[in-house]
Amino acid sequence: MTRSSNLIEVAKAAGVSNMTVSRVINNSGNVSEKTRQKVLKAIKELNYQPNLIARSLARKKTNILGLVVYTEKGVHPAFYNEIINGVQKGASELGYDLLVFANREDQSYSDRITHSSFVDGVIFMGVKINQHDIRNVHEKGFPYVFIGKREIEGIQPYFISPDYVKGTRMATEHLIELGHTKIGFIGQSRIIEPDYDKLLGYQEALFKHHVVYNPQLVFEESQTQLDGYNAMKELLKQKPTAVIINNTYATIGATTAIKEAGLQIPEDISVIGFDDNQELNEQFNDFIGLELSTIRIPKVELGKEAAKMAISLLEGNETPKANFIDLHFMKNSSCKKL
Amino acid sequence: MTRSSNLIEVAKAAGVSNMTVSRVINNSGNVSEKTRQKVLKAIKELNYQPNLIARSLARKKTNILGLVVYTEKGVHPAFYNEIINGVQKGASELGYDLLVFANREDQSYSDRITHSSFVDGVIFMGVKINQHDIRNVHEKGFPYVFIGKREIEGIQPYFISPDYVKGTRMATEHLIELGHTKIGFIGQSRIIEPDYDKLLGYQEALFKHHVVYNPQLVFEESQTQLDGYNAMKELLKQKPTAVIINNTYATIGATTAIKEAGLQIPEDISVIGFDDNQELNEQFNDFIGLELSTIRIPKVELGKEAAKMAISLLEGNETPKANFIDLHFMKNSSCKKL
DNA sequence: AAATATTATGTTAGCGTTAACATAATAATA
DNA sequence: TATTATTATGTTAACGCTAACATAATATTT
Repeated sequence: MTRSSNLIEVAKAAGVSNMTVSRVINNSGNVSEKTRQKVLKAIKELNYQPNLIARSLARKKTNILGLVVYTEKGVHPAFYNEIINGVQKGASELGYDLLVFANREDQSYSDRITHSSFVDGVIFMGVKINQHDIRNVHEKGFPYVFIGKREIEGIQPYFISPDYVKGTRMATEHLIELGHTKIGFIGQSRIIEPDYDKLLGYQEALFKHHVVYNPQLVFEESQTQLDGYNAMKELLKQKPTAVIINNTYATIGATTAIKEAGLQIPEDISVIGFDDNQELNEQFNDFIGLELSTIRIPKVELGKEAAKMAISLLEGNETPKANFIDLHFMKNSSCKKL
Repeated sequence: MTRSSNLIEVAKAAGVSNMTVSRVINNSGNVSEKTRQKVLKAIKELNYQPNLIARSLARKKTNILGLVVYTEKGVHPAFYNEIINGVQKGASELGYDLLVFANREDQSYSDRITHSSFVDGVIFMGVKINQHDIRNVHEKGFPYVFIGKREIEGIQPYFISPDYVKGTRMATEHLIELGHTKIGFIGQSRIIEPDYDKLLGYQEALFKHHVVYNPQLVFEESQTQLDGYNAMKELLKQKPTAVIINNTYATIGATTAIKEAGLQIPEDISVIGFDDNQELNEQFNDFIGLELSTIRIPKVELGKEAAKMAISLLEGNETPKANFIDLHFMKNSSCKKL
């Protein structure tokens, strides 16, 4: 492999000292325009690029942000991918690279992260976050941020989270404003925080508009097409005029059940889903020839904000502990006025 | 943040020289058992972990493998994710970490990769690989490996690829052995290499068994449910007894068309798909109550092998230029003897 | 013009590790 | 026991960069 030149060679070629070159490549300190040009010329001629490893060692800072993704079944990879995309962008805008630790089930990363000196700070994402990791970074005072709101064993992390409560509340209110009162909800959960929050938003909206909460319209957590299908079949017995479904797969199943029952969307029943899997959502819309109204999580923005938050933290700036991101309600063609 | 100790502090604590500590942590050279224990004790007491940045600078080697994923629509993220998982594992087994560059559309990575000194070698994956990147690493003699077979502008890369030709040939032969001769093929493409190869395998099997190739049974590239649905509707006019579909989404669409036509799988028609998206596949199987026979790409193995290949290359070992991975035919319940 | 401020450049040491060589201690051989 | 091989340890100088300080060259003020 062709060896790349170093800063000292550039300095020699330009007839200046190493520090002058350093100042030029870092745009720091004062360098006269004349010398700057000389140095830039030498850099170009030698095809020089700074050695990031050496720089990191000298600065005691890598400008690399770590992102740990605890993958699991059920939550679609695409969901994470978009967020990762956003984190990447946010980090990049602030001059950071991203090192993603993922795809290793149930593994602990924090020792490597806090010790290896490869990352300046870390973002944790995923449902099954390794407890040891949290405790470890926390005790070491290593800068970390959560994506997803939580509180673990008394530790209050810096976190950023989609505002599921508000998002679902707004969607439900939309249905209520259209005249619906018999609104089904598929996806209750006492374990999964986002699903829990969604139900909460649903309930808040009902309460605010004096619609009586009817537990018979609410169905257990659903992750798969089959779950959604079965839940919807049961729900239809209650003759709801609208339904909110917590998950793309379940929405597909539920929609199938609606079709099988000979009902039309939105004529006979209004449907609102969540776009946790946008690709699948689009595919599905395309297939059934309908634009489902969805509650959209701005995943890229979420990731960006997470990166900014983590970097603010690791750079020692004052950083708010909690950060909620608004969801967007996509008012498409699957809801109708009663 | 709590500062972590360094090698010299460990050396002092153990009453030995820095090199002795270095030898202990690297398991290299000769160290007497007595001193080794002393050093290990000091390491434990000081909670020491080597600084990887410093080590990389000294060794001029990071033991980090780069993986560039050129993402795009159409190919499901989950597909890549499993491969990444495999690369991670393979790298890990050989003492390497993985730095994934991805999620930045149409971006060129190679300058950063070849210059930053952060990675020792790189794997490229994805359909729309950046031409400049290839040329760049190639000209610099930087070690690189492709996932997916190709030849770009006269450059013959080291590559690893699923053997789509063989896999599809075997699946087709299976159908022929079951007595099928009117076998449809959905997913022809002259652009996408894997799809091209799949058709080739299909044709080879027909040829080998003296079944006449009928272009009317072959349909254009299909990526979406709708594509698969439409293609299948057309294909059914030819009354095929079996069909091979190149893609999970298309398979779902095609299956829907079969059902709508009032046909049963496998009684009326045998179906073989590809499991490029295993999660969706499972969900779908679950939903239609059928275990689709699929041609499975061993993605984790593929990734592992890619890592081994790249590392072998960058360590200067003799490495074969091409490496084909066998596909697995999952003989489930969607094929029937004629 | 002298004194001071400002800008431009240079020098040196150190970041934490390992490579390369040097030396000391022990074991094996003559 | 002296000589040689082997094993165990140490010393020093990189790796390529930047921080911190020092100095030189200008520009600005009095």
